[in-house]
Amino acid sequence: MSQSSLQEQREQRLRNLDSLVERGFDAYPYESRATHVAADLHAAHEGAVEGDAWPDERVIVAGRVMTLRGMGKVTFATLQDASGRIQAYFQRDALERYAALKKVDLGDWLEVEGTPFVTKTGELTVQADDFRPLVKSLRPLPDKFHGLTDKEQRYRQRYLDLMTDEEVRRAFTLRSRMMSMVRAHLESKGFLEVETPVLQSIPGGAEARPFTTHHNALDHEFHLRISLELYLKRLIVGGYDAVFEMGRNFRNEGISHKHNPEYTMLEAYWAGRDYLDVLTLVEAMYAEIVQALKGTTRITWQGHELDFTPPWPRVDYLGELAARSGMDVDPLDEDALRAWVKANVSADGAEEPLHEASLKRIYDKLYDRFVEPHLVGPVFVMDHPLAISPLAKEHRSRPGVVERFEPVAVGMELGNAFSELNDPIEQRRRFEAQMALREGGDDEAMRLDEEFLTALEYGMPPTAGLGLGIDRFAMLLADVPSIRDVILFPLLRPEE
RNA sequence: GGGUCGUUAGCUCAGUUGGCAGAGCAGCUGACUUUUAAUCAGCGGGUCGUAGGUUCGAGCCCUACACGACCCA
Repeated sequence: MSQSSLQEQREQRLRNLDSLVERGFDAYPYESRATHVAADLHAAHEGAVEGDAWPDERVIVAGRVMTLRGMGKVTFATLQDASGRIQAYFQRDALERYAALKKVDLGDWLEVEGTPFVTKTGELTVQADDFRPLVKSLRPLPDKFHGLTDKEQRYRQRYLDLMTDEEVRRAFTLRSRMMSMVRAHLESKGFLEVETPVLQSIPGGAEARPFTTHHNALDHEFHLRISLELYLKRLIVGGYDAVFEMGRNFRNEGISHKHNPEYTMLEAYWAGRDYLDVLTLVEAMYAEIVQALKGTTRITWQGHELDFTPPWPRVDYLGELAARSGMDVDPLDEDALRAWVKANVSADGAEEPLHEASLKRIYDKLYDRFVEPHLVGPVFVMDHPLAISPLAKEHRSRPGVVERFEPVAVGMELGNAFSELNDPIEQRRRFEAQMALREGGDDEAMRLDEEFLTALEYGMPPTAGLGLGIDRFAMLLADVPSIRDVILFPLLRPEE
């Protein structure tokens, strides 16, 4: 009988399962008795050479069968567990149920009991004296050499991607370790991890369009949060002096190599400190984590050399904007700025008359065009215009700008931090200005949050705040070009 | 939103000027007592993304749509 289509291969595997059960194997056992994972076994026999054997050392290993080489009276299998791969060797003359190996398929999990030895090609191998299946795989694995290349399938069926591509597993492991280290770093400085609402009536703390949902029992429309900021500041009002949250934000916007509609943000608020204290913290935390995970603070991302050794260079937002755009007017002089934009930007084929847009939009557009994409960094962009910083405190000595910085690398905003605005009267004015923008058609402008203003009126001590993009940090560490490579299940349109 | 490219067997990919749908892996049968993407011999496996159109004839040409990738906004 011949087999080949997916359905036929599946039927063949079901027959093999039946056959294993007939031979006395449990179809779905309840536990594995493995004594070693692959990596530990390799570590325990480091330096072993061809011909070495440990006939008195009994081990049990378990893993997914990735390759199977039957040679008649002997069979080799490669087992893959979470730690790596280990080879198993089966001899007909040493195994009562050798023939059952015929019913083992690629993708099955196998538990193998035996003794370690080193083959004549130098590979540490477990010589089996017993084995049993832990679970049968009913579907064929992706190509054992090429794996999956179709990115869509890799995202939709990430488990197959993880199963067949060690680099993918490595990237997500790196991400997880980084998140642990971020927590450890902040906790060591006295920060308390907290959780705040995802479902919010007024989504605040950022300029973005939210997702909307509905709560039936309350018959009320809620939004998924676009930032963590306003609730964490309420906790500083409540008396905590250092809090952080690492959590999911949801922004109803397009998808790109650096944007996924749901992504993970770290936000931290530190009472009694200002933005320069936070800047030092960011430098130190980045350097510590990069050093710990990469063994150096100088890493390569997609061919770019990035040196995270503190201190990082700092550039002034307006100074950099003027220098890189060739602007010869004071960018804080609105009339002069608009005239310059009209003469130098709106004219050269732009799709809209930028000089007529809101001041906020003008700065954002100019920054996105002349500055951010050209910064390799890491670098701190310092002291943004007040017009684009509705939650930040005005600079103590420079009118028109705020005490704020953004860490930037390879054209990507890695985070955002400022000395937090804690004057409730001024905060109300800023919100009102944002509401005016909303009424002018800017649906990303912030909404006035009366409850947040009430909290501020009770008094928030001087506080510095930080937001750090966790996904982008992971991209840098894993040296991957797309945010989708550090999000296990990136948002995709459902299949028909 | 715009542009370019892609979608063929379970997986990785070919497919010429429009003329019988191909290979490797995986699968099945057999050989093989230290293999390494094992090897060797043989066998089978297709809604060519979907729907239309042109044509004697479409995987290939045309249109629309779906999904994805990359670039741009």
